[in-house]
Amino acid sequence: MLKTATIKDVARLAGVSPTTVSHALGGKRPVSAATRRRVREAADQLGYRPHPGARSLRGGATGVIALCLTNLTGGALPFAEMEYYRRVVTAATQTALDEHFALVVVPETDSGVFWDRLLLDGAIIVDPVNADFNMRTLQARRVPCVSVGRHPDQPDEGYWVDNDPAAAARLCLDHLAGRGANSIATITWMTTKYWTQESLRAYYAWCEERRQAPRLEVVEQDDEAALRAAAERLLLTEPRPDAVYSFSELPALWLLRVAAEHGVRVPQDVMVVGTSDFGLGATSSPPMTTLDYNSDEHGHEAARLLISLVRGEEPAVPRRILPVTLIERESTAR
Amino acid sequence: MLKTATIKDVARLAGVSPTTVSHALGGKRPVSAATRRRVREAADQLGYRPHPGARSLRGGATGVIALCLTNLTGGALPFAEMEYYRRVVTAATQTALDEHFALVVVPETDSGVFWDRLLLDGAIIVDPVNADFNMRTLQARRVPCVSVGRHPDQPDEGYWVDNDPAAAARLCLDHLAGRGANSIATITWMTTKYWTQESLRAYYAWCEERRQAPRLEVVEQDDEAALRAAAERLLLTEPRPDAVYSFSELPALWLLRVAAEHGVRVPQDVMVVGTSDFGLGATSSPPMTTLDYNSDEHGHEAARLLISLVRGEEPAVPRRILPVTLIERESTAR
DNA sequence: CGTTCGCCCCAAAACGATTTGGAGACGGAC
DNA sequence: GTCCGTCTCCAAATCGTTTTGGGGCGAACG
Repeated sequence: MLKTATIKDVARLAGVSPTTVSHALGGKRPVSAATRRRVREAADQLGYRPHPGARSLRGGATGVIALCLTNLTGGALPFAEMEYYRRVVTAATQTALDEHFALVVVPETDSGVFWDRLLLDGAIIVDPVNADFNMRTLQARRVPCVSVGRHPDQPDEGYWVDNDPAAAARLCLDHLAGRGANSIATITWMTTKYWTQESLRAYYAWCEERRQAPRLEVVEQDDEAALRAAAERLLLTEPRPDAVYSFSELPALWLLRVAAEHGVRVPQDVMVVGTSDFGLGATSSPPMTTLDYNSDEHGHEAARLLISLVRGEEPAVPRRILPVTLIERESTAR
Repeated sequence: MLKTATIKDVARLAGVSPTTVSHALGGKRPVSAATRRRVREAADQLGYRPHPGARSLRGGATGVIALCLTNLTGGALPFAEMEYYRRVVTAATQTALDEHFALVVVPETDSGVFWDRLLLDGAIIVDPVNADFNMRTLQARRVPCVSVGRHPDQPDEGYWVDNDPAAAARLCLDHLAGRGANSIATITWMTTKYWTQESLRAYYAWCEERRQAPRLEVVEQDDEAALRAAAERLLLTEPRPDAVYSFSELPALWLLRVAAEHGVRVPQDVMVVGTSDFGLGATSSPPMTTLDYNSDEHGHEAARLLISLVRGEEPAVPRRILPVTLIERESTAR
């Protein structure tokens, strides 16, 4: 690290005191126009930047928030979900910038070194399922925390932004039933995520209400072969369901592919609804009706919520459920 | 931000001076075992963490490096390349941690706010093509910089880690020629990346040497339709090449799919070599010979190089070319 | 002419750590 | 008894900023 210009250097060059430099640049107290101009010029000339450490030392806040992406480096990340994270990050970054905060992404989890070294005003935890360590560490340090997705073990605590899986399931199932479906199956890969668990619960409850026999097809692994096999089991075993609701998008895309290969007509023989991390439903053939998570909104809202916490406001809505929307396309256009 | 315990609080509780606390915890000067124990206990009890800002103010270094991922939030990112970035990030993070550095990912580019607020010892710029602004800003601030991939405009300056596209192209082309290929085509989407440009140059040079007619198929867009169309043009238009070298992986996977659909046999009728961002070659059908970038190594080496710069060492190899390896599979097993 | 009021600006005190030059106590050698 | 080393520990300076309480000075007011 080479020596960089300090406020004193600027003060000397502009012929004023450091105090005046601070006020001229920060604007907390009035400074005459002429002086301000001299200070600005001196600062520009020297390439002066206030040292963030010194600033935070005195002032407290740093204007930096972290977004903790546990799954970025965990090998276990289903590739299919990457796009979801990318959208959340993009949206949160944008909102943070609009509010004059800088957002950094923290990839690793099991090492406290990040929280020891970083000067943070707050943190967003994406998918707290796997991030217990970070949640606990940050809370112990009194760093304001917001999560995207609630923690399955304490769904009614803390600050978070999430969808309502049960409402989402009902939206899809009612849509299919409204189009004449009588035997609706589901397909998913099993996870410990709140979303999957609750979707499943809602599906079973819905089936019970409607006195339909539930049928669940499970994708064992995150690879093409397993996806294809599950789709084939579902479409080629009698009795075939007349509609499928997939908890995630990729299995639904494979349903379409396998259906096309075997002459099963969509939507005539079977209707398909997928949930959309990707936004690939629009370009599939046939175009697929999808449930849009509004993952952008998750990023935006999480950032807004966190920033209000950082500013010391007690947010009116600590736990926020965002709506999902059904985008109707050909795969259910009966 | 709530009030957090400072070194003075620890000193008071342990009944020693702040100096002794610093030495007991930092170990720069000897402290008696009994005192050290008392200090440690007091620190634990209060949950004391040295304030990073204060520390950097006096000491200089912060132990934090940034990895700048311009493309993370840019909508223009071909989805196919995400896995490449994920690997680089994962590897760099790991190496940084091994060297007791914390690595954060900086998503956005056009806002200097990041470099004003973050306390950094150095930065890794991934794909400097689109990140001119960051490179310039960081260099102006004398922050050590290393890039993954050289800058196309100044390939012989600065510190970087990269592949040698020409050597990679020759490796693939010679491999195909050695298996009996006489007319080798290439397929790619056009980018301004050094990799694409140089691969193309090397391909034409190789064709000239061997007195073969070059054939280049361009994928216009990053969507399924364009990929399929390009593959169909290449495989179904006479004369059909007897081998294809794809500069990236996705077009090669589509070649395999389209070939299967139209009864073109791989490798008998046409051999295929892809370059691997994904690692999907192993599970394609047939399994595909791929050129492995060793993107993990890029992350590791970039982090190592940067850390040695941060430590003030003048690295022996400022610009490092990493080897690529050819993973031979069925698609060229003639 | 003396007083009060604004306007600019500055000195000094934080903020929380690290580092440097000693101070004090103690033991051993002469 | 004096001198010297060694072992512990501490006081004070320092890093670069922000913030607070005034100080100086000219103008307006009585």
